[in-house]
Amino acid sequence: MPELAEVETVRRSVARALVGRWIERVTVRRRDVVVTELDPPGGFSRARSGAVATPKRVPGAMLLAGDRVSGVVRHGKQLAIVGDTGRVVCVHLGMSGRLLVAGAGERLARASWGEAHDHVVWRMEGGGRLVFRDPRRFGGVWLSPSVEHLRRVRWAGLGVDALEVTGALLRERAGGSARAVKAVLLDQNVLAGVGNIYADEALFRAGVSPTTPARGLGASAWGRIASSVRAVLGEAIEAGGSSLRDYTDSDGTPGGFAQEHRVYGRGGEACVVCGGILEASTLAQRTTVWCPVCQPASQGG
DNA sequence: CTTATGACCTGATAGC
DNA sequence: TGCTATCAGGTCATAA
Repeated sequence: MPELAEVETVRRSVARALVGRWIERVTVRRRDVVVTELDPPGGFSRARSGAVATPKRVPGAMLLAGDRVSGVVRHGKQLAIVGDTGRVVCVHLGMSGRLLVAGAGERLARASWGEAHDHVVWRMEGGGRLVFRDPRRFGGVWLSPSVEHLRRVRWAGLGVDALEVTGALLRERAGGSARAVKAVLLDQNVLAGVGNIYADEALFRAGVSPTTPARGLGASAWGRIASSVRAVLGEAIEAGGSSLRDYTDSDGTPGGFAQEHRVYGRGGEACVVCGGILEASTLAQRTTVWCPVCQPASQGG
């Protein structure tokens, strides 16, 4: 579900529910979605070649059992829950991951497949739970001894958070690249937080074709792209994210931004600005929609 | 080094 | 109703 806007929406609702509260115990129902700093690089299920050691039980304290939650931070699409011992649980939602909160005595929204994909459950003192649910398991949970360690190791390669991006930063980081500008926006090492929806929406607002090679863009086009990224994400956060399929935030509240999409999911329909037919094709392995009139192929800006 | 490609998973939906 | 094919918001490792 999650690009930056959805992850920020989740961050806020998890923080509201958990900051200041004590975690009593933690249950890991699928060990291979949890990666500790002691595991082989990439984790167990993610080590695709060669044999790896049998996963061992993760001590509850590493997952913040016994800690009081002191904060929830985010960079790009990644979230981290910080405990008062300094330990950190980093959650990446992947494609289908969710973090769900239930208050004392409340039940979680039941999925059609039951609880089969509720991989990690945190139980709060005095009742209430936090659940990491991820049927497709592209997401996961990474454990770090500190925020500093997390930023130095796991988050080290990430680019600037998309809410803070500027045209100058994008140009500096990718201005010489031969790749299509959309591939650049999707590259988390350049820009952290933009995914397929908001890449298309931002390029539409900037009036830049997604196929334009990055090195063909001038300073003013980069500036328009950066401000469009910030604007579209800001508006999406205001609306509580984009609800697609069954996405909701941790409280079960659906996001309202999907109806504001101008190009995403609208291939073959009329452009909201010029009335022309929106084009759809595959670019950087992702379905890409744009207006050939409003986003002409060759313009350096 | 940069860029492209297939792999990793399961569920929802559309079409027959 | 049931089957099959296609698609999905994201990274990864590896090949070229």
